[in-house]
Amino acid sequence: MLHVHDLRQEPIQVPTRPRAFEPAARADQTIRLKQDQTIYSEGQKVLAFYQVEAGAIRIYRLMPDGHRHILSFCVKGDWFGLEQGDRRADFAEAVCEARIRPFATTGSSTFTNNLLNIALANLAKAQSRQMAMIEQSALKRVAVFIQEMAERHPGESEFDLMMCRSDVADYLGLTIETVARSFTKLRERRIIRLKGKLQRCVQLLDRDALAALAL
Amino acid sequence: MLHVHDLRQEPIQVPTRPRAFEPAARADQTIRLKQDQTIYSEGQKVLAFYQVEAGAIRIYRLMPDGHRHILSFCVKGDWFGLEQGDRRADFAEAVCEARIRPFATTGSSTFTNNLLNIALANLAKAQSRQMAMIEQSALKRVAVFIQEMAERHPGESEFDLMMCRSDVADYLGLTIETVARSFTKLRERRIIRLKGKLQRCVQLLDRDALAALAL
DNA sequence: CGTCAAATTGATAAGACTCAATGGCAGTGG
DNA sequence: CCACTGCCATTGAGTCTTATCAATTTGACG
Repeated sequence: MLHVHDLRQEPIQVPTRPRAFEPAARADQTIRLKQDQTIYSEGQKVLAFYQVEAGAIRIYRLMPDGHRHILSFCVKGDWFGLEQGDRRADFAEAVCEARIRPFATTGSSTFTNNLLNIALANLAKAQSRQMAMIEQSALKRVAVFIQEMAERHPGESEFDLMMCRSDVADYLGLTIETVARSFTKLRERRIIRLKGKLQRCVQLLDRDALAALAL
Repeated sequence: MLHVHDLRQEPIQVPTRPRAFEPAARADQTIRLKQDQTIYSEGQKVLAFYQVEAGAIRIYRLMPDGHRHILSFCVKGDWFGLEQGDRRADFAEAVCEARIRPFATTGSSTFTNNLLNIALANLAKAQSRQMAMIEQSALKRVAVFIQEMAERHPGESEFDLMMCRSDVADYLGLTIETVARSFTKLRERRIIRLKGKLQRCVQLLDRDALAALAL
């Protein structure tokens, strides 16, 4: 089965004329971010959209009751900040130290065409996540999540999640405890191994078993 | 623990793969659809995208285990069928008798800007749904769903859902039984009243209480 | 050593799923 | 006209998963 997630790992293809970004993409315009630094907040005016160069970004919303829900994690190559309307509907923060490159929202029509592709890619991603969220099983959600993250490190059997359990929980719609328990189950089944003082480094031991869990 | 995610009494219209017509060159001409008629299927080439003129359309995907998940319901004024790539990633079917208008995807560049807006609108909708799906409570999901449907009939306190419980269940990631129980709770609390032989007509009795449930 | 933060583990209860049965309505055929 | 059947929605009983509340572990740092 083809996974729509596939389009996330590669820098989202902007098939026609990548040069169109040239005007906004001057060298040295890269922005460096510290951990938890805010890029924009809900309600702010939309000034630009961004591509991640390094690190990870979390896009989230706050619900009326104060609950935080993370809509997506963006890593190297991912685009974010392209919104409908001229006001931010969500927050963007650095998960860890990160670098991003801003692009102006105004542009030529060929530019608009590229924006369309980015928007469609984001839409596809959102729909895929919708599918994953529907899955009731916590273990399955976590399995899907790990796969999703693993796809961003092709060829490597070991990678750093970068985000804390709380981030994962808010992303998957679970509690911290349930996330931890799911990780433990995967470890007990020898599907993954966790490393590092905060257990955020994942080593894949049995990709097939993981894929089977994720369905 | 074996999670053989059951093929939930796979609803009705499975084996039916009615002829998908080729909208082809004859764009901008209204198409009339019968109930459950297929507009396009997964894997087909993208020939057009559509705007709903009347009735309702369900957009869904089939998971490897045969489980159906409905990504969205589209009613009058909604756009659908705008995808990334040139192949369909999902299915589109008429929920009931419906009318849609096709548009060629090879539009001029003046069109592109509008396409972007449509894509962004769909993206925003998908993200909103992601938020709603995270909500654990079945009652809350159903409340959000009814609100969502009510918003499409502004000024009216009564409207027809058009889709069956099975559709609602696949949309909300619940079982038919849980959907029915939630409807019953809303009825018992005098928040809605259900009408019609199939109880698919909703009358809003207490909008505030509904909004409170939906958070 | 004490403190802190993050993650893990444990016990309990609430909520949703599963299986099973019921009721209402429409169409069909004797 | 009435029994029969199928479809859809609803309800009931039992089981299982996860949220909740609480306690414990681990490593880092002063």
